Amino acid sequence: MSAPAPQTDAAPYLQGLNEPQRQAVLTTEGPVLVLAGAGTGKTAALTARLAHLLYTRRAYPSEILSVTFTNKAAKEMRERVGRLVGDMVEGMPWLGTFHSIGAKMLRRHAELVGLQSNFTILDTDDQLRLLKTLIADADIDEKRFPARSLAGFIDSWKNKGLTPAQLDAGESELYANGKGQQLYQAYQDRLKTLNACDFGDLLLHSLVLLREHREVLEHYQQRFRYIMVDEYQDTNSVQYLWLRLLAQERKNIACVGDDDQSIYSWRGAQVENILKFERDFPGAVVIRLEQNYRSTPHILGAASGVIANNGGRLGKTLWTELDVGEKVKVIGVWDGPEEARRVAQEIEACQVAGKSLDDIAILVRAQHQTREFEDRFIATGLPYRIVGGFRFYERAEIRDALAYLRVVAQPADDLAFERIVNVPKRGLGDKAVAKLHQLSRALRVPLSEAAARILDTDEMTGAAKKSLGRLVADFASWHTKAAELPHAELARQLLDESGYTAMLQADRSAEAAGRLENLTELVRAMEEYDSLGAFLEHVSLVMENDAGNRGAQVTIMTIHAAKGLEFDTVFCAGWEEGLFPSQRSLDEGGLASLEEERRLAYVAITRARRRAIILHAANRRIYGQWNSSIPSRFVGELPKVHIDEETTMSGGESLWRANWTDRADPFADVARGTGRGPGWQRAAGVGGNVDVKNPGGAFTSRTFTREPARVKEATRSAVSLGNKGRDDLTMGQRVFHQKFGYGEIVEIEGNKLEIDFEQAGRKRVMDSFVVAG
DNA sequence: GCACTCTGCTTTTTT
DNA sequence: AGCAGAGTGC
Repeated sequence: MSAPAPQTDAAPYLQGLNEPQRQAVLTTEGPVLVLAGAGTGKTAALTARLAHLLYTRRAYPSEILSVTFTNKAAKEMRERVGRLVGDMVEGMPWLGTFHSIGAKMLRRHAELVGLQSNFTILDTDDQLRLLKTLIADADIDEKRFPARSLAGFIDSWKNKGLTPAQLDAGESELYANGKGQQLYQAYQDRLKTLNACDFGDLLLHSLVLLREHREVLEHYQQRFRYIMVDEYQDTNSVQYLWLRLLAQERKNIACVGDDDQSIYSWRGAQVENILKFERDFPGAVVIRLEQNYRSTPHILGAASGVIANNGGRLGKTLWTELDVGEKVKVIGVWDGPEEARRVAQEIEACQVAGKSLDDIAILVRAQHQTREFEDRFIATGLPYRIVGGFRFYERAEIRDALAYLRVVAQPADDLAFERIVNVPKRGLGDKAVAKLHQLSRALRVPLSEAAARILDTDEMTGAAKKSLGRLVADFASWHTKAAELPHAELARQLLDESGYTAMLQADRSAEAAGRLENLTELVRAMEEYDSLGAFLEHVSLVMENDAGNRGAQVTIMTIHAAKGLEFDTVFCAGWEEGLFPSQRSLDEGGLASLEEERRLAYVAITRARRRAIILHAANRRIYGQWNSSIPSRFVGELPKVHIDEETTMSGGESLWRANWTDRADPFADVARGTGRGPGWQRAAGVGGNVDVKNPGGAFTSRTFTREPARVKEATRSAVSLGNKGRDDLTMGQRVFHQKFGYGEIVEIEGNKLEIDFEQAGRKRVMDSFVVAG
């Protein structure tokens, strides 16, 4: 790098920054909190700040800790800083996600937390398999207390920074009548013998490491002259505690966040961390970025109108100098497929107008919504990419190949060994594996070693023994080769010698060819990494789908995945009650969740630069069943001056928004109920003469009168409405069921019935399966 | 030990 | 509607 410019004012990285942004860059010493609204050039300020620290030689690249929330953000920051300071960015080992930085720290000090530095990072799949065995060992009914929920609890404990010993009875009570703590402890013990970590451990162990080893803490406190944190509103407790420890000495910490974009509280994120900042770091300089460079006034106005319905905001006033632009379009359609058709049609119009598909995104609340668009786009040949869907590294063949490599890299990785011991089929089924487990436990050695030892005994015989002998010999050979061969070459040979390639070649099914290609792609990807260990780390932490992007494509993704991104044109699909806001979220988290959903709506709209199009459908198929729904309350919260409404179902004026206007208690309708019949008609029934398209397809003109009670009833979620309960059944009624015979209805819950059968006893059945008896 | 069938469950969001 | 896991038969 050349000599620093004497005049920082003229520095290239300050060009084009506004006054608050400059302040954020130049206030290097002491704690700084940057409240940055959507599209206010937060990343520009952050990268310029980083460049400034380097350029003015306040710190070496290795002395700056710069944490982001997602891999995408880390990558972008690295690229942008690279553009400003050149190769210097290469020397920034501490720029990354919380998890990757945690992993890096842990590998250096693994022994201090009871691990070896080549520990494995487990994915959710491994984690669940492990938990299942522990649950079975503890004689707990996995049906009643699913491994998934235990995994969820453990994750939340780790997010709170709680070790098993720190867990109080209340937390422990959450799972299997208080067995939570015991299982959490057993799980952690097991992970240590496996020399493995889960995602939460990367953070929790890092925190424990700093807490319990003064010399390590001091080392890092000295090292990190400057700390920068992106998306601060999404940090959870462990991350917060970890940062606070590290920053305590020098106090040069700059956090950038936006309380209105906090959308990860379900993962333990605490917006309150923003509020705590000034308390923890007295004298912190607070800088507000409020000039929006991204969106037109209409888009900004629409988003602001929605978010204004949230309470307890820090409050920012976004403004823009951009031209007014188009109003936000709100389109009501009949059903899901029509929504997809309509979006495709609009996109084609964009193409005709000469816009690139890369500038267009479709944002959805839940992953399953992507399907509808995918179907449509395949049919019309519109190029698209789905972000976050099936990930490359989650495909079975990739996971198998990785499991082989994991065992080679880390023989104690029992989970990996178990995964591939009989893939391809080697005649080593449950019985053989059970024997290995038994020996492994008795000798306290990993499965791979137990396998080697069992060959000296008569425990196994015949074909199984021979087959296992072959596998053990193979692993020994691969282990030797690992030291000699480039790891990509090792992988190539391993896949051949293990018979994995042959297995796929013999497979005549349609997918087999694709799987072989995926493996080739995997091996190719390995070449980009320095070592097998580095590659495996990348796979565990980054897990991105980097399958080649050929040509321009429309992006389809969840709103969560879209945070931090921007597009010229954004379609916000599925704005219906029950779907968005998500009924499940509301049921679980009440008002706090509703506000988080609203922040999601805000994030969605503010992704758009020029055009935002919001859609809602009157009918949608969920779990294969048709459900009717009403527009999201968020549609009603869009200020009218900023939107143009259109519906393919009736004339002009929105029929639905009236439902949301005069509601005093925004939460009144959250409770579930047993909605009956298509809610659409009633939702439309706010008075006046409207056209309603019946399921039959014909338009009929019907007259409605305003009737508050019925409107209220109609404002239930799509999900509960769709369960069109039968109204010919009553409590105590005698009914007949094909399988269970005659019985009496003892409970009715929507379309579910509880029936006391004469022969079969009490059963819960769907109402569609009974007839009046 | 393996392949096939059936059941019951799922769907929020991600490192 | 689709899928995983359990259950059944060879």
